[in-house]
Amino acid sequence: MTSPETVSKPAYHHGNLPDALCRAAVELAREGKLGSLSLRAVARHAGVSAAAPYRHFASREALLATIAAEGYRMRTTATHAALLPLEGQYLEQFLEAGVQYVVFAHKHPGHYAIMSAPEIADTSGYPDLHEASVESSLVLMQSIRNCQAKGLLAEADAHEIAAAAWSSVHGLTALIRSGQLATLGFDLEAPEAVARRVTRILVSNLAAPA
Amino acid sequence: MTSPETVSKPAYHHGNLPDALCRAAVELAREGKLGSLSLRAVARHAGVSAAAPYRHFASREALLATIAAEGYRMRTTATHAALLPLEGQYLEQFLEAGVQYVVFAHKHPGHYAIMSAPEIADTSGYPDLHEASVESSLVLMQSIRNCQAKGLLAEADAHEIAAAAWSSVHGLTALIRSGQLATLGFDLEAPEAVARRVTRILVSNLAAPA
DNA sequence: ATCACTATGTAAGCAGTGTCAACACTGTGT
DNA sequence: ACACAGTGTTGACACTGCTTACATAGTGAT
Repeated sequence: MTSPETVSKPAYHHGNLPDALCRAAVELAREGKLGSLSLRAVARHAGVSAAAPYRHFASREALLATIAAEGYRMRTTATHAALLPLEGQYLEQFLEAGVQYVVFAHKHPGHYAIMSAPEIADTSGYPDLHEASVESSLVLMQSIRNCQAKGLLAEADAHEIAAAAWSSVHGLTALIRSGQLATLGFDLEAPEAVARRVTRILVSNLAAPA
Repeated sequence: MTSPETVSKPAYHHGNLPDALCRAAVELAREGKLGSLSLRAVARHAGVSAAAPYRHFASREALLATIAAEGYRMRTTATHAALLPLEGQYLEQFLEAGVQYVVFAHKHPGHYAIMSAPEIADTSGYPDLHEASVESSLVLMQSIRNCQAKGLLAEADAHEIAAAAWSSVHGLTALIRSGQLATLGFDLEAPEAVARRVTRILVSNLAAPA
């Protein structure tokens, strides 16, 4: 997946086992089997022997870290792409960044599940993951600064606004994915619409009083 | 813990093994060992044999469900208590309900971890847990309705406001607990102050334009 | 004191996982 | 041709967990 969507160049026996393992792990995670996602299970799912993954990943955690980093980069790319056509409309960009946070989890549930795994929360020890994670959060910060520079957002501490916005979309994503938001009557099959409605409430009210 | 904090009435050999198992599990969860929290590990930690828990809990999931339900009830109680001295100050109550959501996770990290476990998200099959979870969310809904009745909150769909508020505090809690919010420069050892600052941003801006 | 019952221990079997060493195959460079 | 590094397989071992059957000990009622 680092290369194009199509199968990467075949190599040696199997043909890019690392990628195949990543895809297998993502699929298992998508099926909600994160708990039983062992290196053995991944190997089985990829059709190779139990010991094969060890040539490429030191542990299950290392595999997950690789996939999580990939997920962060995918989200960063997707968000940038979604913000591009809104050039100059800073408030709309801010809102869209939030929506994309939620949309990503819906489009890539496997990656989202792995990125949310508690073992992965501590990015120390995985510089690649750490960098991808930090870079991913920069989009939001930049968007907030743009809005403030144009007087489109309240002049509160940018970090507090970022925390509020980040918390909102992060929580919204979690509540949608866990199904808990269904108790409020939302259609979880259309998360983008839900995200748009909810973030609009937050953004419109975060807006400066004109 | 369903009974007072002190040890419940001793019974038979051990002296209320179910409670002892719950406390052991909470402690393990608090230490971040949710992943390796097996019934065996809990039994070991409680000082009983590996098979002993089966008399009281059908599975690890059943044990976690019991503890999660307990956690929801604890949070409901704590929130009600925190809102009591604010009788009549509906907007302050709304804010405080959010703060308490975050505070609970800090005061009871073991329960919070178990309540956040993905296996527990689906409450079907555990009516007790389901009821405790639903009841816990009613505090927020009631608070919103109170505010709207007094014109203290925007007249948007109450469910959307609830979703926004719930998402915010849920996400804020997750980001604090996972340490991710530290990248924004917040002191995660003082989560109540963080919660107060962040929720104030959200609440004050959700307020009707007067 | 006895008896039914509940709570717990002990032991054993089965399954899944991580890890390692020995081995075999494949492509590459000389 | 040939050595070699990279890749994957196989088989074995230790460990941990789940589950069940059976044994044992404490409890309360009669």
